[in-house]
Amino acid sequence: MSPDRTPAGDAFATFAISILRLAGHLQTAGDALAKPAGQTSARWQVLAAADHAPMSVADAGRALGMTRQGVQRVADLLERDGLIVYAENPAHQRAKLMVLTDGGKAALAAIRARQAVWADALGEALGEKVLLQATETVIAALQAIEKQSIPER
Amino acid sequence: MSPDRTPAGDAFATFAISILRLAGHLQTAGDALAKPAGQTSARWQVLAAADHAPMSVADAGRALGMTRQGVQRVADLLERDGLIVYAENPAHQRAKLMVLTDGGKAALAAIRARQAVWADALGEALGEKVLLQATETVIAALQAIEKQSIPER
DNA sequence: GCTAAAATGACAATATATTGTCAAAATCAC
DNA sequence: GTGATTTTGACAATATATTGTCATTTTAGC
Repeated sequence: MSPDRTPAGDAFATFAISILRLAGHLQTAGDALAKPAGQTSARWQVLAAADHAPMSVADAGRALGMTRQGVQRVADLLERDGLIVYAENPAHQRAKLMVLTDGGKAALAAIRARQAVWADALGEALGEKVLLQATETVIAALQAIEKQSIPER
Repeated sequence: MSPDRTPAGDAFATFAISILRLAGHLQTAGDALAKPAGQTSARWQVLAAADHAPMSVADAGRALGMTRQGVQRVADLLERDGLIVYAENPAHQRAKLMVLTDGGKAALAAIRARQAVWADALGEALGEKVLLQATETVIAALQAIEKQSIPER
């Protein structure tokens, strides 16, 4: 009946559950931060990726851990709303590059300004040191999971 | 241009991003763990909630941080597949209680057995102590975010 | 160069999630 | 107890995400 986990296994299980819960709240917070600029978390992510460096839809998908098709959908919305344009790619005829327009840059800057206030307050409340320590563990978990494969059965 | 965050704000921002990335992987892992039992993360969550104590759809929604309607959809699938039944609720005529069938219990046990192996391995790899410490920070962040409201503009 | 393989965007179908509305039932205020 | 408010499940509409297929283009192997 009970799953008879080791103490370390228990620790990982509660860690994982708390991560999933926090991620839900962070997603909600991200949407709230992006909303005044008429955006969402997903659109913010794509804007930020394209701002970091012009890239194709497929590139952004890989960088963000989203599917190619999901990014495509969001990018088409961003283009429709005039936040990005698809620019010719000298290195690839088919894969156009997403480039932020002035409007896109303004929207991203507005979101980032709000995010800074929010992150500063939470960083202050939680403390830089423990955040850095926790981030290390989270990243270690990321790497451990990536090299861990779950058997089909 | 740059968001001029404090060091603590930077620490929180990178913490948040790593949390979101890890959550994506955990979601994928959860689906993989549930798949051999013919389930998904969402269905597993609802099964586990109903197993912990018979509860209504709305109760489960609150407990899991899901919308009432989302749980309803999943619960109807679970009922259709014979993993739960809706039992009469003496305290509430309308809100039936979700109760696991033998098949539902078997499916949940199978998932939990696989989850235990997986969690034990990752717990061992990462270390119980750092996991407990990181969990503390994650929970602190949860509480801090819950009491933090993001202004509308 | 030429061929086989992989990547890319377009398109479609399906699955999942969110949001809103409604009537019935429960809870609360008094 | 009575009326107002809230909760609950049902239903629907929309939004978002996933999965699969296809033709075109690029990359890799030789």
